[in-house]
Amino acid sequence: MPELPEVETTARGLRALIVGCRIGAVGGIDWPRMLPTSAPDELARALVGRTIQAVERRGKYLLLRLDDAASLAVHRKMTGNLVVVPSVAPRQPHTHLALSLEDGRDMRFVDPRKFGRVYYFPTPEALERFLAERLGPEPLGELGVERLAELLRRRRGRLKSLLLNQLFLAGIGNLYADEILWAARLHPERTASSLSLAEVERLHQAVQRVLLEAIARRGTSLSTYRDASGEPGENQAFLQVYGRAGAPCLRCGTPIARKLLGARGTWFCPQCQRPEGGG
DNA sequence: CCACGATCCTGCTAGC
DNA sequence: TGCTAGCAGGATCGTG
Repeated sequence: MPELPEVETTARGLRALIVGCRIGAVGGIDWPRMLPTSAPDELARALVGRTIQAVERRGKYLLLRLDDAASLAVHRKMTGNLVVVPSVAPRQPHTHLALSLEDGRDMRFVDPRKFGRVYYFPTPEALERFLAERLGPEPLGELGVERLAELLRRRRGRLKSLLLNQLFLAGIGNLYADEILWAARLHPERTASSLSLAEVERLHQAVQRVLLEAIARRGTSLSTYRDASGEPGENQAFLQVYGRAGAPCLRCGTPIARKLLGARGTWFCPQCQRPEGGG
């Protein structure tokens, strides 16, 4: 599942590969539902002849800025990948969009599960409005300990549910939420507003460290995630709790527990991550 | 404000 | 071996 580190890795890869390139043709659209803001032929008309000026990331959205101030926002959801390949390469299964660049390469959107979406926005304002309605602050951006403490203070929900809420922090998904909470030694069901200042500091540090280390390892490839060049990440070998039910906690040896929280698989150490009042 | 369940999809796996 | 049922989950929406 592409979360912030995977989207960031892809954005960096795409930046090196396609900034400055001009789109010569748009094809391969076999699933119009992935284009919530445009009809396939409208999208093709809007994109052909445009040059890609910048590649950015906001939360889990990958942003392509075009030379006419329009933009594309791509959300890969569970299984979507954006890859750059020679235009003559055979189209792999589940390819739903191909932007043919004039230099003989394609940027293709491949998504077996068909959850991913590609949004077209004609103006920067339309893009900004869309993002502002959905995303809170960047966890690796302006977020300081004081600001995090203030945000947590008014929330009475469970800590993990809050980390998954993109309006609270942008970019954290199920895998990194569990990794962050383990690193911070905080139980996923802790009431957000109950954290002490010391605990907020641990959480803040864990958010930064877990995400930055995952980016340094080019993301986590559990099954389908690949970067812009089609390469898997390295972080899956370094997961501390996610998917490790029954295996010993790497800090204290206690078997890792798994439970469902809001219909999401949740892994944690019942010893290191004590519930409410446990410290 | 918060919880819960349904929805969208298909590859994979467990179980028979 | 071959089939099938069920699981996985990000975002959104409706209900309590």
